Amino acid sequence: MSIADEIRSKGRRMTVQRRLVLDALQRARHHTTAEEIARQIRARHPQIDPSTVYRNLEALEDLGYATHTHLDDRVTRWHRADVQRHGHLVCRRCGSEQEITLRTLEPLGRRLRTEQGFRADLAHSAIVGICRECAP
Amino acid sequence: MSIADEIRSKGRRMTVQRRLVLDALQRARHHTTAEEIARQIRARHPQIDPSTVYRNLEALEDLGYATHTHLDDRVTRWHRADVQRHGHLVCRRCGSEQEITLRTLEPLGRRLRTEQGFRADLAHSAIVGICRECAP
DNA sequence: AAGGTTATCGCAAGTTCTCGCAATAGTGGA
DNA sequence: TCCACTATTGCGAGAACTTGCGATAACCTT
Repeated sequence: MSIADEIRSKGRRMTVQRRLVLDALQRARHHTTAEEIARQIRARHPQIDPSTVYRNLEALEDLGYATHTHLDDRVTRWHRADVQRHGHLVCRRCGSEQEITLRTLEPLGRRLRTEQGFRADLAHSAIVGICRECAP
Repeated sequence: MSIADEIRSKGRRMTVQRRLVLDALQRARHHTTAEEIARQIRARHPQIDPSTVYRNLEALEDLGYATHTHLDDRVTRWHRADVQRHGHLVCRRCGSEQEITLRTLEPLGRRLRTEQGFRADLAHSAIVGICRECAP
């Protein structure tokens, strides 16, 4: 079953706009912003409104094809849902972003689960701090 | 030395506006938003511009009297820097927020430090997931 | 293939910050 | 106490989304 069919089977529709947002997400290697995606799409299709891009990212998250993360700033970062899940370390000083395996985070996940009954989505969260290069 | 003196000794100034923002931060028990603080202050002092509140929160963070956290949404949450430091668990489903001791997070902090050279600020980061009540 | 539903779109207006700038007002020193 | 210096303010404009709404166009059924 194609993605389009999957989407239709959930009562949603596959529009040109949604396809373009999905393609842009596939092309983007790492995290990207809604604004960047809108910029790319509007370069070829200026009639597509930025708000449509924002709404499609939400719809695609709802459908399970995209997820978002908040790095240290207010900007929402998007990426495909099917990429290898990983954690994020964000340096407060230089803004660099580093990925870590979920294995590193697992012990904490287990602990939060048993002690608090909280099912942490550690791939979705970003950990802020100071990276090796910026450490005094 | 009063806070005002501390601020002055760092070459900054204690203005009416800054005092009001500081007071609002002290009054707020938990995390609050810049907008909420601006609303409170402007109820009594409508001539104080919201942008001044935003800038003062940043200045107070710079001075060490405030810190901010990003819970799951785009909104920046502020609180006093001198409250007991703690981690945050945010439920994606119901939006509830739960505090956890830093001790729970310490092992991860140590691991990131030794394995990646990354000094995590775990009190500043929020962990997203599903809380006990919302878990299926 | 045609038609009715209704998800989705484009647009315009609204919200929430952010930034540049000229005017103002805390401060330390005379 | 008065002054010069400059941090800070209010304002207006702009960025980055968000939302309401009428029009459009996917989809399903026939």
